[in-house]
Amino acid sequence: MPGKDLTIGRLAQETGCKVPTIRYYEQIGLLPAPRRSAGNQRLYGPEHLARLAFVRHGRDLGFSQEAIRELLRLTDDPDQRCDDVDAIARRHLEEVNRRIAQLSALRVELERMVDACHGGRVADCRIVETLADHGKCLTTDHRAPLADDPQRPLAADQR
Amino acid sequence: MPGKDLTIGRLAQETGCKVPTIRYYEQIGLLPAPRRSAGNQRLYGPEHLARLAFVRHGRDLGFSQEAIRELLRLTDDPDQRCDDVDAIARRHLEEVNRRIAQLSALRVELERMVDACHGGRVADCRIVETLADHGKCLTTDHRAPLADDPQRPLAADQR
DNA sequence: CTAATGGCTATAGTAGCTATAGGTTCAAGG
DNA sequence: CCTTGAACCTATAGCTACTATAGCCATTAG
Repeated sequence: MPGKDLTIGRLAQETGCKVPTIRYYEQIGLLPAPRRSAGNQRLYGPEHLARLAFVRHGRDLGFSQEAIRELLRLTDDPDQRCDDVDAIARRHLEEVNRRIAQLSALRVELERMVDACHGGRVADCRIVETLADHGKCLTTDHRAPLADDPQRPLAADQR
Repeated sequence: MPGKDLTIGRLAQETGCKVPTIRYYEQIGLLPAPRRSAGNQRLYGPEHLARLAFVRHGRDLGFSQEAIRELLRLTDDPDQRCDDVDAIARRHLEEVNRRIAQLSALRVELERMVDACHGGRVADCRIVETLADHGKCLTTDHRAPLADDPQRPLAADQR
C-alpha cells in the first residue's frame, strides 16, 4: 500500500514541526527511523505522525527532551501504573509555577525601572542606575532552570 | 596603590558570579580585559567590579548578552538622551509579560492534566492522552524569546 | 527534457554558560 | 628554603534544542 505515506515535508506540515527538526529528533532517538523510498527518502506512516505529535505537544508544554523520552518509555509499556507519568507532570508544574513567580518579581522591577525613567540624559537614567546598583533590588535569582528559549533572546520578532 | 586589587576569585565572591563565567565575559567582550600580575593573573579594580555587577544584574533581570552590550554602549556615552535605554527596558518588559501569559496558559493545562490522573495504568492515564492528542489543547506558542535559562532546561519549543 | 522543488548528508553555528585537562603561581607551614 | 595545596592560567569540549549552510540527488510539472 504505497498510498498514504508522508514525506518529511508533509509530516512537517501536518505537525507544524520544521523539517530539520524532524531529522534531528530521529538523530537523537526521539523519533524512530522510518523506512525509505527507492530514492532514499524518508517515508512516514500514521504511527510516526502520532509519535511526533506527542513529542511536539510535550515540547510545547515545556517538557525537556529527557522528560519526553521518559514519557515515551512509559507509554510504550502501558500496563504499569501511571504514577511516574504523574510525577513528571507534577514536577514540571512546580517548575512552571516557580518560573511564573520569578518572572512576576522581574516584571515588578522592570516596571519600576521604566516608570522611573523620565527621559533625561543617560547619566541620570534610573534604569541605568538600577542596573548599576547591585546592592539593592532583588536578591532573587531570575535565571531559572526551565525552558530553553531557543534563540533570538530578546527583541527582534520575525519568525 | 597596590593594595586593593581583586583576584578573579575575590571578584567572583563579591559579585556572586562564577570564575569561569567572568573569564567567559571577558572573552566575549562584556568585561574589559584587566591588567595582569607579574605571574599573569588577572587583577581587577573597582571599575571592573561595577561593570560586572551591572552585567550580572542585567542578566538576572533576563536581558540578553546583546541587550546588555547595547546598554553598556549607551552608558559609556552618558550625555545622550536615555530614550534608547528606556526602549530596551520596555521591550524587555513586553517580553516578560508575554512569557508570563504563556506560562500561565501552560499552568492551566498542566493542572488539568494532573487533576485528571487518578493513578490507574498508563494505558488509561489522562496525561498521556492529553499529550498524545494534538488536536485539542493550546494553539498558543510557549516558546519565547526571553533570556537564557542557563542549563537544565525543562524546555520549550520552536517552529 | 528541463527546471523547480524538495529531499539527502554532514558540518558548523546559536546562547550562555559549565566542565575538563594539564599546567603555573601564590601564600602559608615546617 | 622548600614543600604543599589552593587558586590561578589556557585551551578545548560539552550542554540543550535546535537552526543554518553547502553540495549533492530525487521527484514532479510542464
